[in-house]
Amino acid sequence: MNVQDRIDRRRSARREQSIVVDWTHLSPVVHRPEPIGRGPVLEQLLDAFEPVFDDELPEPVAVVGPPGSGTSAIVTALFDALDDRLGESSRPIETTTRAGGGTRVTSFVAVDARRVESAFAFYRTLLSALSPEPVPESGIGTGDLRDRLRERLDRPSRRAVVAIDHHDEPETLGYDRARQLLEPVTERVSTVAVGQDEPDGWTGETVSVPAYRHHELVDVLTDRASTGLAAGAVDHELVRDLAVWADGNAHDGLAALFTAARAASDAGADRIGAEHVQRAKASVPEGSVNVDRALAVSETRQRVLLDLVSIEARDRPIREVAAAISDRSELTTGTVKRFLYELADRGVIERVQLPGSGSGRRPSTVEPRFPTVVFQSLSSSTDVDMALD
DNA sequence: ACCTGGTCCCGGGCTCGGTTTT
DNA sequence: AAAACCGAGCCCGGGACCAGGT
Repeated sequence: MNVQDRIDRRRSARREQSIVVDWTHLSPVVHRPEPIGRGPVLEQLLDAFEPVFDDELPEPVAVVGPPGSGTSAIVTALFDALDDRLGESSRPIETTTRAGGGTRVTSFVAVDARRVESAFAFYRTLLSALSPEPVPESGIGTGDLRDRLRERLDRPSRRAVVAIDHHDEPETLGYDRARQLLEPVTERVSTVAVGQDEPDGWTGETVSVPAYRHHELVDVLTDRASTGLAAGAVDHELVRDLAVWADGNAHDGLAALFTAARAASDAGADRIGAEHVQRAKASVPEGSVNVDRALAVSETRQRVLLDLVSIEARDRPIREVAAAISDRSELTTGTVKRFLYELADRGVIERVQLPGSGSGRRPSTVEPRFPTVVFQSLSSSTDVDMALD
């Protein structure tokens, strides 16, 4: 965002007497182009990628870190910057006729395995990152896309480093699967596995991202608050409190900060108070998963999740919950039921066993495992009046 | 044995590029 | 050049069937 935009935001926030200048700066799913306090990890990654500066492919690398440690944030920031320097965009128009094969290009593509699950989607994502022309979204075969990708990379001067982000979450594109899909272009592509753990049987190099220490997380939250909130809208002590509570998990910390801002803003308060922070903590479940995992599911499923948080689902068996949700939507009870089971498999919601009721198998209910208020605010299927500007 | 929860899978419809026919 | 058609992936509906409890 440029300076003009920042000034405009301030002015409109002031006019509307809002304590929030820009929600995106508070969002846990938006990454900073310059990660805070991650210098050492960036250096380690640059070491691992060193060969690209000699136009060689690096060896595969695994980047691992606990939830909320910012592995995705670091990799996306680094990949954006590297692609900017070494990718196609920085080079003059390629002169294919020139002797020597033209300039060498190394593209850096981070694939979000949460959103790219099928072979088709995988090839499509790579192709649209590697080629300037638009790639069809449907109406074309997977094999066709794979052939196009091979053609695209079938020149000695072209190579790509592909990160598979979130490869080790349930129902996402696994690292081995991605390697398998890349077999036709294996000479031109190196891969980076980004997740909480290394892929099974990993023998390559690993870069570990430690959880944030308390004072580092304070810096992260303060940085976001300083650009996202109006001046003096939050006390430093409250930010410290949040950082300690989040215990090194930047996602949880940001989700709570976002929710506290939402609560204060909805209440028309002129600053975030302790009571808002209190409520915010309560709306981030224990052992919460990243809200982006809920935001990555299809729109109809997101609507089911929104209904789930707005009905009273506690202690009611799945059958009843599904019926209640299908009453509010176009979907049949059977479909909602299936969705709920699938979402539980993905880890977005959690199944909790209920006491048995007479005969039959013991029922269970489902509870959200994501920060509900953040999800409600950011979901694409949210009603307009709830959505953010 | 019987009941209900939970899993799995497939047919059909939808959208949308690409291809053939008019 | 336009229209009709085809086939791709993806999503929803729904039913068959398996698992675990009384």
